Parts: sequence; structure tokens; C-alpha cells
Amino acid sequence: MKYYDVMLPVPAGGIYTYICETELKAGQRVEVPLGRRELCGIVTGENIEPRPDITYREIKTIKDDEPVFGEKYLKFIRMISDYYCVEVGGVLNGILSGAVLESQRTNPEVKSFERRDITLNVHQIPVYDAISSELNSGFSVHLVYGVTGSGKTEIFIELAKQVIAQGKKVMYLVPEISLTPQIENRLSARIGFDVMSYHSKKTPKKRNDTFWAFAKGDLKMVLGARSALFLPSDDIGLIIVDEEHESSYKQEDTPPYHLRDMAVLYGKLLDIPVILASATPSLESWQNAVSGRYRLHTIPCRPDTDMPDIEIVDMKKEEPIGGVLSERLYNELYKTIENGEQAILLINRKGYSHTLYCRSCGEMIMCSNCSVAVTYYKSKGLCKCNYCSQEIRRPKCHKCGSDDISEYGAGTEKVAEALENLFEKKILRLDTESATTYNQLSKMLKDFETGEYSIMAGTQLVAKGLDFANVTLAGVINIDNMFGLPDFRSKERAYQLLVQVSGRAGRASKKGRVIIQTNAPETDVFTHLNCTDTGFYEAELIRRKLFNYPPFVKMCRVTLSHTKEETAKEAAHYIYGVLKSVGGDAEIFYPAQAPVYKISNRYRYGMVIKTKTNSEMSRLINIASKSLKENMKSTLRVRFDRDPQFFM
DNA sequence: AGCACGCCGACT
DNA sequence: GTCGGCGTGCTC
Repeated sequence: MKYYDVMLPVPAGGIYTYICETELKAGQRVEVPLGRRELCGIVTGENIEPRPDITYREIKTIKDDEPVFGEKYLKFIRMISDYYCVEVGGVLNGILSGAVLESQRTNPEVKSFERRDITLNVHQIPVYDAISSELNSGFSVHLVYGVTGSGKTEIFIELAKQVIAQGKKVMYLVPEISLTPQIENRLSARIGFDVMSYHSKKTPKKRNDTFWAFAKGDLKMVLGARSALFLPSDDIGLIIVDEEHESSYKQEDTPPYHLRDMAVLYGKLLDIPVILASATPSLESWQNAVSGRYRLHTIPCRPDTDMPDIEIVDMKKEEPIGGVLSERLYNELYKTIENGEQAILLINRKGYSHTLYCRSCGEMIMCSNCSVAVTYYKSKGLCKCNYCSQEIRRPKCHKCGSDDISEYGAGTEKVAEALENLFEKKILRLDTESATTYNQLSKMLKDFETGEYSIMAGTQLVAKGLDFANVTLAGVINIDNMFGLPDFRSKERAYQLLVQVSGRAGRASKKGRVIIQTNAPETDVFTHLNCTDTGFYEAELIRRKLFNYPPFVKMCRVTLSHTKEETAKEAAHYIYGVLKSVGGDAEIFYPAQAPVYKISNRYRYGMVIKTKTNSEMSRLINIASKSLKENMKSTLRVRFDRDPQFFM
């Protein structure tokens, strides 16, 4: 009879000790009683010093004959726990679905078939060779920098084949995989084995199958979203993070991890290579590449493909047609339709949102639980709060009680309406409201491809990797509101979005045109939009250095929330005092109401910490966390958002 | 996270 | 009188 520590998905703690008659190894799953429920957890090891003041209970069932999670995997969880100041139970809860943790092992078939080989071109071979030579030299990070369509995927496939041939496994991580399931088949055909995908929109059954096929079965390569990084396996040989700059890689829930950073950390722990890829890298990765920490591999523009002409239209000199289009963009759209070609229009939603206001007193309609304006969804005929998800059917003014409510601003719906009136044609509207499921989206894309629509107008979704041969015009209706956001990355995001939209036009034989409407044509993001022009990066790095922003400093946003405003405020000031006294040369901002100071009836205060190094940040937030636990009410919630991506 | 215990408001 | 609201604290 021995005592074993078991890691459980319990947010407030995580490690509990149990008695077991059978000999157990770290990494095996067990079912244990906790309070009056039963939970599945992972054995982390034997406990040789059980405490006399606790009556230990017995492990109920042993779910695995052999370990499923390796020692390195368990270490990885502890590292995430330390880095983000989240208990291991909270980490486990946030990275693995409960259903998978409780699942019974399955043995899904992984088919193999004759693979279709492709030879790499002269631009791909040097990159392949450089990375290939380091596949067996332990940990290294490679930043592959090249436009969409430059053939990055082909390079990764060849590298993956090499890793698989050595009996190791490959993780291929992409943002929003649920929107592009075709690539699963494309990869399979090229690899010669089934490649399964793993993401939250898959059915629990399919997720379990992929989990077991990768952990214990014959699945050699998994394609997945953020969560796929946490599929355990003993012999992972390569991790690829595509579109590494995507901010959707940052998890909003606990733990607030960034997939790219976790992939690099895991790669270091496993001592294997990690590939990051993007046409528009994050400033963080770019700086790591130019400083030599990461190897930079640039795929040059293909000389045989004409890059689109990019034109900036000064909207200050325009009288917008239909309230949205410059004369230039209107004429080009007209010409495009007449030539039987297609156009993609980007409508940047942020700051242009369809909020509601009261016609009698002018007040904006706010959510009753949160300090944000509600958003109006015309197609559904209701209002919704994007923070607490509350829906309101008959909005009323909170100030004067009037129900004479009107909409304000122009979202995708309004722009699409205006365009339909101008061109007397149906416009395909593409955004996360009009395309909620993959099937819906898939149908819309197909309808566009077959030429049923001439114009596709939508949010950032239209910029993401869609490839239509007949699209010759890309238009940006509005982009300026992206610059004004209270976020040091706003320029970087605008730049990345513009480069991506530009890449949508003229991808086949026809030359493309890009028209960008703006009120600030002198802004420098517009001047470096061409393929692998690094001018923006150089200028932006200087600005980041000058103003002390990442990648030159480490950042953490501390948010404290409580149902009583005073308690949240007090806690914030208390922590500020603690940090000031131990902070050394760290920059600690005076606490203030969070940008959204109330969410779901909890008041939020926050402050930002900047330090020179990660280890200094770890030291500070660990002190803060401990001090809060000892001196503050347990109902107070603290969140340490390290390397924050969003400031709203 | 769940789940129970416990202490205050309005109702079969 | 009790039903039920959610604040508080614990689970090996």
C-alpha cells in the first residue's frame, strides 16, 4: 500500500493524495473521490511523506495500464502553472477537455496509402535544406517568413515526412482550423497517412479518437488548433506553428497562454525543433529572429507572379458614394463586375460597430451587467452583450426610459445593404454572425467561387487564407479606427491585416489591384505593404524600443475583480503597494478601473507591470499572488495576464 | 469547478 | 413558519 499524488482538474488547487494497493506510475490516469463527486486525474508520483492530519481516501479505479502522460508533459503543466500564476488544477482544466481526460481508450484505424510527391522549387529548397539539417540537433526555433502562396506548406510537408520516417510524430498547429477542413485531406494525400485534426468544434467521439491515435496509436501527424498542443505523445519530433502572429492563439480563459510561446517552451523542454511561420510575423518573433535567437528563413517573392498595385485613397477629399465608397473604389468595383471578375471588400468592424442609441436623450444603450454598449444584430432582430452574452429583445434607454431606439454606425450589414443598392446585385456578406457553422461558411465560399456573387464584403474573415482565382480587386472600406485603439499593437495588427487583404487580389494569372480608403494616408503602415518589405518592422521596432514596449520589455496585466467595487479597488491598491516595495527597477502602473470596468456584475481594477526579463516578472507576480491569498478575501479574483494581447 | 453549509428576505 | 437567494469555504 502506497500514497500517490494525483493531479485533478480542480481550479483552486490540483494535487491531492490517495491510497492505492496497486503499484502506480506517474502519467497513469485514475478515478478518485473528491468531496462527494468522482473525478479523473493523472498520477504525478508517489507521496513518501503523507500528512498525519489528513484521512486519505482510496483510488477508485485505475484507468490506464501504462502511463499516457509523460514526465515531460507533467513538467510542462507545472511550467505553465508557474508562468501564468495559475494552480496546476486550473491549468489542467484549461488545456484538456474533461471528456478526453475521462475517456476510455479507443483504437481508431489510421489508414496509409500511396502518397503524392511534389518536388520543391528553387525558393523552397534552401529553406527546406536549412531546417532539415537541424531536425536531429535538438531544440531550435525557425521563423519562416514568406507570403501566402509562397509554398510554405510544401516545405513543412517535406520536413514532416522526414521526421515521420524517423519514427517520430509531428504537430501542425493552425489558427481556426474549423474553417478549413479541406487541408486535412490535402495533407493526408501528401504525407501518405491519415492526418487527423483536433479542435473544439469536433464531436467528443472524434476528439477522443484523435487523442488516442496520437497518444498511443499510429497517428503520425496531427493538425490542430491551439488545444492540440496538449495532446500527449512520447515521441514528438517537430512542432509547426503556422500564422504565428495570429492573436487568436492567445487563450482568453484560464490559463491565459499564448500558443506560440507555449510551443517554443514545449519544444525546448522536449529538445526538438519548432517552426514558426507567417507572412506577417509578430514583432516578438521578428525581434527574436533578427537578434539571432531564432533562425530566419525568408522565402522571396515569386518573380513570375505580379504583385498587385496598391493604391491609397484619401477619404478627406471624397464625398463617399452611398456613404461608404470613394469614387475610385466605386469605379473599380464597377469595372470588375463588368469584366466578369470578382472583388473582396474588408469592412473593419471595430469602432464602427452597430451600437444603439436613444433618440430622445442620445444615450448609448448599455448592458445592465457590464459597462459596455450592447451590439445590435439586425438579422436576428435582437441586442446582445458581447461580454456576458445577455440578450435583450426590446431595448429601453436606461437614462430616460424611452423605447425610441435607433442604430448608429455602419457594420457589415449596413455596408452590404448600401452596396446592393448601388450595384443592384446581391452581395455576399461574410462575418462571424452570417457564418456560424462550418457548413454555412463552406456553402458561402462555394457560392462565391462558382460566381454566384461578384462582391464579397465582410470582416477580417475575408482576409484569412481564402484563395479565389477570379478575384482581381481587394478593397478596404475602413481601417483608420484600428490605429486609434488603446493598444500598443494596433499598428502591427492593421499592417498584418492590410498585407493579408492585399494578398487576396490577383493570385492567378490576372494582375490584382488593391484600394485602401483612409483619412490618414500619410500613416507609415501604408508604405511597406509589398511582399517581404521589412520597412514596417524596422520602423515599428524603433518605436517599441523608444516607448518601452514588447518585445523590448515583458508585460503583465493584473486584473482584480469583485462584486463590490470597493473591495476590487482596495485589492488593486494593496497589490500596487506590495509591488512597489519589492519591484526594483520594474515599471508598475498606478491601478485604475479596467477598460471594461464591470463584467457580469463584477467590478474590475487593473494595473500593468513592465520588467526587463521574464524571470523578474515571475518573481514579482509570484509575490503578488501569494500576498493576495494571505491577506485578501477568497471571493476576490485575480488574473495575471502575461504577455497580454488585448487591452479591452 | 462543484457542492454543502449557513444566514437573511418574501411567500405557497 | 419554510423556500431559496448567493456568500464562504473545502475537497486528499
